[in-house]
Amino acid sequence: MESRYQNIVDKMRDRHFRITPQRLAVLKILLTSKAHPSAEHIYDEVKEHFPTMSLATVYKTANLLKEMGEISELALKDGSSRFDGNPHPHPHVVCARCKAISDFDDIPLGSLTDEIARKTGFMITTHRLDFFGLCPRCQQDQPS
Amino acid sequence: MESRYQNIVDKMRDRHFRITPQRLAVLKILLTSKAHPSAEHIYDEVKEHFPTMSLATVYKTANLLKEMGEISELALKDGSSRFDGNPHPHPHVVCARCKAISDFDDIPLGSLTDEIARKTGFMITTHRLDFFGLCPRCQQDQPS
DNA sequence: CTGTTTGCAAAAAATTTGCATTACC
DNA sequence: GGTAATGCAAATTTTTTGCAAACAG
Repeated sequence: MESRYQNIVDKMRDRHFRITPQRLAVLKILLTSKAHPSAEHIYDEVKEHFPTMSLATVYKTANLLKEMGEISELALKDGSSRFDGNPHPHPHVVCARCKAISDFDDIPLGSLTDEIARKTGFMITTHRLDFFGLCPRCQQDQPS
Repeated sequence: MESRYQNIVDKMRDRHFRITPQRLAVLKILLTSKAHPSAEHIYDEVKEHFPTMSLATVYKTANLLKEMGEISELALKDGSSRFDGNPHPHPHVVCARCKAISDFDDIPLGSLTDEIARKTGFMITTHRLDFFGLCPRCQQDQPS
C-alpha cells in the first residue's frame, strides 16, 4: 500500500512538475498537520529547517496542490485562509476566539446535494459545512 | 406588522447610533438585494443616488449591522466578502465562475449541531453550509 | 452645540506577480 | 544545458484606520 505522500509526488512527476525540497516540505506539513495551518504557519515551520524558504513559495506550492486537487482551502472572515491536506469536503469546527480548526467526521450530504442541484440547476462540485463557536479552552479563558 | 427595516432603524435609535442617509441606503440595499452584494457593489449602487458616498462608510455600516446581529458575511476564497441581509445561518449555492450566490431554504442542522457540540466540547453559535459549482448560465458559456 | 459619522487618503494585511538567480531533470 | 522553480521585492486587492470637516440629535 502506497502512502498518499508518495502518490502525490508521483503525480507531480507524471505532470512534469519538478520535485523540489521546498515543495516536499510544504506537502509533508500539509499531509501531517491536523491544525489546518495558515500559509504563514507553514512558512515558519519550513523555514526552521530550510532557512532560504520564502512565503511566496508556500503560496505557489499550495496553489499547485490545490489545482491538482490534493488539498483544500478554507477562507476565514478576516480575509486569511487556512489549508487542509484533505481535499474531500468534510465539516470543521472553528473557534471564533483562538481560530483553532478541528475536523469532524464526514457527514454524507449526497441526497441534499442532489436536491439542491435539482432545485437550482447548479452543477454542484463540492460543499463546505463549518460550525463556529468557542473551543473548550476559550470557554474558560477570560475575554481578551 | 412592522417592517424589518423599521425594526432595525428603531434598534439603531435605541442604541443611540445616528440615523444617517448613508446608513439607511446601505441597510435598504442589504435588506432588498437577493444577490449577496459585495461592499464594492453596495458602494456603486449607493453612489448612483448619493455621489459623496465612500467605500469606507459601506464597510463601517456593514460592520455595525453585523455587530448588531442584523446581517451576515460570507468570506470567499479570493479574500473578498459578500454580505447577506439575513443573519440566520442558511445554505448558499455559489457559482465558482461568475460568483453568483443564491439562497436555498433553511436546512435544520439542530441535532447535528448538538452532536458536534457534545463530541468536541465546542459551544456552537452558528454554522455555514455552502455548495459550490456552476450556475446554469455558466454551464453553457464557453470557458473564459 | 456636542460628539458621532463621513469621506478622504494613508495604512494594514494577505496574496500574487515580475524577474534575476538557482537548481532540477 | 535548458527550463522551470525559487526568493526577493514590488504590486495588487480588500478592508481598516486616522483625522479634519460635516451634520444628526
